[in-house]
Amino acid sequence: MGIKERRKREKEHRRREILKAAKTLFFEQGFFATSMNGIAKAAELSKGTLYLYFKDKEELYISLQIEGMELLNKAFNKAVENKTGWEEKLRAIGWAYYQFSRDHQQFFHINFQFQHGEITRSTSDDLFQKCYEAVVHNLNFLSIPLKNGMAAGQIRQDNPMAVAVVLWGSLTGIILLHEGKDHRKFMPGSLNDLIEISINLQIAGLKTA
Amino acid sequence: MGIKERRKREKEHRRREILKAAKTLFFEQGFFATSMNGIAKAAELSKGTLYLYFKDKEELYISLQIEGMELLNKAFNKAVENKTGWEEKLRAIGWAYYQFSRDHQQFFHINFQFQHGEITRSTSDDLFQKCYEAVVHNLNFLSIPLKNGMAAGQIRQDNPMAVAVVLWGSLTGIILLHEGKDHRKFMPGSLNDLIEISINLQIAGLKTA
DNA sequence: GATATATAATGACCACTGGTCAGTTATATT
DNA sequence: AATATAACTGACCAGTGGTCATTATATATC
Repeated sequence: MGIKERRKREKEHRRREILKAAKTLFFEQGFFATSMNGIAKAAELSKGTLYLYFKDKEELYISLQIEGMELLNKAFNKAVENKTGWEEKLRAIGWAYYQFSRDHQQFFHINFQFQHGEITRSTSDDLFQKCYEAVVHNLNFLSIPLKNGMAAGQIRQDNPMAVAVVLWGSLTGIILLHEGKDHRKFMPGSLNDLIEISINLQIAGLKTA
Repeated sequence: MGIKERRKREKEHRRREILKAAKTLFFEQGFFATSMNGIAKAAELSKGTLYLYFKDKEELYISLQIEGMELLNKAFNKAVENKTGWEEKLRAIGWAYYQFSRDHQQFFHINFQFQHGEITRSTSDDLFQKCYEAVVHNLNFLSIPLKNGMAAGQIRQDNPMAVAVVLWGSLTGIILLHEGKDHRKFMPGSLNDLIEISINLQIAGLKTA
């Protein structure tokens, strides 16, 4: 049945178009300042139609999370190319995460809001699962050099995933706190310096703690 | 003029009553789920009156920040009592911060939202300034043992405030990410373990990095 | 081609939001 | 008692996310 397939394709196409319009607005204005009316207008559809393709505003927003995590995954992979040894790899991943937060601030933000559960109150279980796995995939990637370091007896820790979460959370927190409103920025110094201090501290700590 | 003074007292009293009602609702439901109508009803006042005492919803919310930071400051002071040496003090402060985030989750959250600038778009400059100073006060407290460690040549870093911000941001990030919605919590293991790993890593790092 | 069926899209409508302001009420001064 | 000042009210506004009976469009059957 070619017709059914074509219809399915068309439906998928519409879905992507809505998501594209939503992405533009969400990225320009953030989650709360973006309205469903606005998205409908941008997608040249009526508001009701949006709800035929997405359960609600949150689901529309969180659907972008997967794209973001795929981007980050690519960045991670690229970062460890030509890098040897767990320490070099770890440093590269840390800086790649920082770079990701600058180049794709909105995706970085969506991920935080997802992980933090701010915007996940109504998300359906299967979308949640997909997004969850996308994050865990990146955490796993981060835990590989940690495992290597432990296997080599150079890292005195026994739970690579927990350590990965600690590193990830630490950088995330520093970046977030440094994001304060532009003209009265909260934290002193450049974010670059803070990230450098943090990475140095934590890697030095891994070797001796 | 006793009358003017009495009026001033009464006005201050009303202000505090409104803030009390707002605090109850904000703590129960969070910032977004709390409505000005609800606060007005809880304070047994009309909605319009709220706006005679507070510029808007954000200002009402952020006004709670100062109380939170004072609480944290007390907790910090208590934590370092009977503690000697920069390392012991640093550890105590770290755990006190963690404990604060558990005992006063809502205050912890307000502080994050303030520092992050989510809820500060319209806050007046002088309220912002007060809240800002309240945070900096705690960051300064955190930087004291760091200075001591540096003066003693045991910490190989030269910017105590930057390091304080790194430690503060790291714990904040880990705590936030672990807060995900209850029934499908995001991160593995207990938060306690993660905090322990983080504190150990960073203190070990301070000694060698 | 005409008719019936299934699918897709609409936009008026709902209860609600944060915020405003002309008008009312209470208090203080003369 | 009359005036002036300060405090408070709630109907009102433009906007929100979300719903659903209705309408339009494309497909299947005769």
